Amino acid sequence: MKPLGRTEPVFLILTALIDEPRHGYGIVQEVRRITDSRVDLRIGTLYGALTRLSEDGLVEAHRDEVENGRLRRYYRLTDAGAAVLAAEASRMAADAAVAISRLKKFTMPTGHAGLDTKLDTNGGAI
Amino acid sequence: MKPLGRTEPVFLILTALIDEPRHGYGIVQEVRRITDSRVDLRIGTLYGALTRLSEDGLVEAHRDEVENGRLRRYYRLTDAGAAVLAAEASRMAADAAVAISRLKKFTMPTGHAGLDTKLDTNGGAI
DNA sequence: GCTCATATATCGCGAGCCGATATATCTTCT
DNA sequence: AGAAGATATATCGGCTCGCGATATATGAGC
Repeated sequence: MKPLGRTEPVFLILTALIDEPRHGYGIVQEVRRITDSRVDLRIGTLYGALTRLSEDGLVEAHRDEVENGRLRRYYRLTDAGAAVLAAEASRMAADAAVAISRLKKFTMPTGHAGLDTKLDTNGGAI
Repeated sequence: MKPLGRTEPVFLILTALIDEPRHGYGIVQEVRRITDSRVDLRIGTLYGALTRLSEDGLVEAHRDEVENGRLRRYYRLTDAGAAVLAAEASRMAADAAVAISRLKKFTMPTGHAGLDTKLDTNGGAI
């Protein structure tokens, strides 16, 4: 199983495809939604990533639709893609947990007031 | 505040420096320890990252020691570095939480047994 | 008619990870 | 004594990848 590039855009593209197949622009919108408008996926990033993910078998072209003259190419997450994403999510959660735990332990007591507002472990879970 | 490259190596370097100043090789060892030997930081990655992080003011050269003819250059995390790391950790935790939540909701029920073993939210928190 | 949202796709620059390489000391095993 | 491995620093070049720029086309709203 190829380890995946470890970058946020790719991670969020796979995450957006968990529940159902989506077309390119639909992925952009879903990523914006699940990140609470924090991440605006760049169009150049998206299609480059989709090409690579398809080659690696993590996503696959599902179907093409033509709606009012506009082409819609749907992509779906493969089982391999879901497995890689799960491993990646686990890794990220572990890394974040270590950093947050250490920050609380060593940085907070010495007077970095206000920093704790950023330590929101739960995030915008959907 | 510069957003930071969003890559795991840089994130772990900053994390390793939270508790106390460390020299290059000490960072490699600490990263190996806090990731439970999962991440073996590459030497080329390390020094390139330290140069960039110094230029951005997220870490700074603390002191140079000579121990048995071997030079040790210590780096420490700056307040700016701690702030950036906290923001980054928060972002990662949020992303991971969304992915894990969605994977549980949509992927697990349809028969991807065994996948849940990877969904360890707590990770190796230290 | 103009602008904005929707929808796809490609090219090139810059940033960054990492393998390879170079150099030097100390300890451990044969 | 010699080899190997851990400790310790640093640089260079290739490859990957994010993203800004660019191109193209339809429908809605002003």
